[in-house]
Amino acid sequence: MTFDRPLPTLADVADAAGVSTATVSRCLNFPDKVAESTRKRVDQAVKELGYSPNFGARAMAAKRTMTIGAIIPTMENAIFARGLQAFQEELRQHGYTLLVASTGYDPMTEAEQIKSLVARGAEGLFLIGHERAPELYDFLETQSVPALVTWAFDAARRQLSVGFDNQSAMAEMAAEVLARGHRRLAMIAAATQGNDRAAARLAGIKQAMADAGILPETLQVVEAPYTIEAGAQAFATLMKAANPATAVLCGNDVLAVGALRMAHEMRLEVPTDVSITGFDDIELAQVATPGLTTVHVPHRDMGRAAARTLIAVLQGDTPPCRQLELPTRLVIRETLGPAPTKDR
Amino acid sequence: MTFDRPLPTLADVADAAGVSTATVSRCLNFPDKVAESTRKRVDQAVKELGYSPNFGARAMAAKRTMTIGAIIPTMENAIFARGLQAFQEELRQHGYTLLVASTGYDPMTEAEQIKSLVARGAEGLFLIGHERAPELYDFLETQSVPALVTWAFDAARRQLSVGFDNQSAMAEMAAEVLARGHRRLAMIAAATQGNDRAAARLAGIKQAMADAGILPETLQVVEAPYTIEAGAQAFATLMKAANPATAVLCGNDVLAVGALRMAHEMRLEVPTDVSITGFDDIELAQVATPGLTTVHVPHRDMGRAAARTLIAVLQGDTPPCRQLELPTRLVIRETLGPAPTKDR
DNA sequence: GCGCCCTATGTAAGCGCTTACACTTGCCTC
DNA sequence: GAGGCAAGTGTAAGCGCTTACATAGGGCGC
Repeated sequence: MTFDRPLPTLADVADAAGVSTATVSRCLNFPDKVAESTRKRVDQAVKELGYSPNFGARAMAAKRTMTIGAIIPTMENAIFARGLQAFQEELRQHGYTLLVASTGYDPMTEAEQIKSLVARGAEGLFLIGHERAPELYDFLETQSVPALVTWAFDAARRQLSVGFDNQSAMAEMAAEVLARGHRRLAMIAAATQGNDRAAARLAGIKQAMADAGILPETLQVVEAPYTIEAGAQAFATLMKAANPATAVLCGNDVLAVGALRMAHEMRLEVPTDVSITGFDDIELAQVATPGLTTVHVPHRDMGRAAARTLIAVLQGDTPPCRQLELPTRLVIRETLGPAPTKDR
Repeated sequence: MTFDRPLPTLADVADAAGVSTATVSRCLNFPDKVAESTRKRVDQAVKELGYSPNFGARAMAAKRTMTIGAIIPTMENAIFARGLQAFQEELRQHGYTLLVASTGYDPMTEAEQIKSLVARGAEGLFLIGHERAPELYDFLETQSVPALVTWAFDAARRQLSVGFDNQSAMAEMAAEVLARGHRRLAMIAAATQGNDRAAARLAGIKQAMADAGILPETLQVVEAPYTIEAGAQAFATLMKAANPATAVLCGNDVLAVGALRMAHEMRLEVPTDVSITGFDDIELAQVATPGLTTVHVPHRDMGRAAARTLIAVLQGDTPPCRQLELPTRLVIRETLGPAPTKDR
């Protein structure tokens, strides 16, 4: 097809413009350090040759890539999208570029992606949750690549972090559910293995139950991947139990929407027959019918703050703080109601 | 914090292992070309130093990056996620890495991202839709980076492409709507400016109307960004018209779900009072209540086929075909019904 | 026992860029 | 008119890697 003629290089441009490579380089990076007339000739040559600088070479020579990497579990749903978008916008304003990779919730893949992004010159990393092999943190340390953990908060960790407390957020929701008279609770959780957010949310419910004097062991838990379909199946399973729960708390909105759909299919009225809650407050939650009661997470704020913190660290400034905890808040919509009277 | 001691390089590893850099390089790239004993020593040194090869340097020396770039309008909704996921999985199996960038539907940003990905060594590009400045195609040609266009199909273009015919898909949907007696149609479209898919879908409706002997000019069109909220607002606007449409065809499922929500808020029964249709058949469509009638797009197949085609081109094989058109199909769920009798 | 070939390794030349440093002008100051 | 300075440009040394080519042993056939 197209011939593999070599791409134009800085040197080609320099020749064409009749200047040295240094001058061309300066034209590209510090235009005001070059005389107007020279700059014009160079720009002209660049255009004619269709020159585009080679990023790898540039990074190698300048030892800067202006690149940040983000590694998220999945792009298939909107959970991480909003926060990431905000993160990216903020980075961009500071001249940084974002590289995104996804792991499919698989720790091995995550490890690979981390190495890959670092090798690609990511100067900092945006990660979801704390839980990962210590070797990975060591690796990042030896490479001196700062990593910032989001979507979680744990003052006990020394990691740079901008997030929220999954456990207390979920505990708050559970308390609200309990306050409405529910006594038999169930949870549809993401796989808690290797996912500290999911584990923390589960712990939050148990904590609230204990605080209310209910045996945490009575919580029925089903683990499901983060898809609508899986949420639906999990809900069906829960409802088939001998003594089904009157309130089903879901690990996130995607699962909750699946549960909601299945309730509809099973001709269960929500919240009359059963209450359902979510977590995240993504757009989906507002759109569901009936409107989904959920935990609002300030995704945009989180993304923006994460970017600012990371940039501050990279520039050697002391960041405003190494660990920032953002507040979540309950959003009570229609899927949460009082426990059915017969169950009170 | 961490000291900025320089990262270990190939040479450091070579010193530590008491071999030459060439040997270390071979160890990393062609392990079987190296004696077992040497390999062990090198692996050891690699581990001890926490060495990780510099991607830029490697790319520059080897002139291969094994990287493909994808540029999509947005990550904020699931529209592109599924196809992209499939694309990535397929790439991965062939040893390629995917770099993703998003444009926010802005042509300028897209141009930047294209250049940025090429500069980063993308050997091929995955693009959405045909419409973009010819200079960009020229640029890619001079850089000899093959670009593959998806989410659209137009045999008249010479671009490498794996997609579907937006116009006839939407025409088919419109015909289905018309067959149910609807005569006053409306469309909620994405901004058609710079978005050939949106424009083609609009054209499809008009074509179907013309074919049915209805003046295409009677189609009421509102353009809206691709968000649920915007879809809701657009729907409200349409319903406030003097003689509102009995069927509202939406440019995609996200808009349709917004319309559906607004219908609910306005106490309009769907499909009794008004029919609503979407496009894409993302998970959201199945979950909406009532179930959304939409056009199913084979996203996964598209992503996978796109990857295979692009890889074939990169390897110099003739691809199975330069242009592959995938079939779409109508999915009739509950939001499409007969026109209200008084309107027949 | 000589020559040949094969395998394992080393040597060194780039890949395309940035940047410290050196150099040349032209202008200003005294 | 000499000295100093600033602005614009060139020279050349890397950055960390791959790889063509050179080299050194060892095993084998005859």
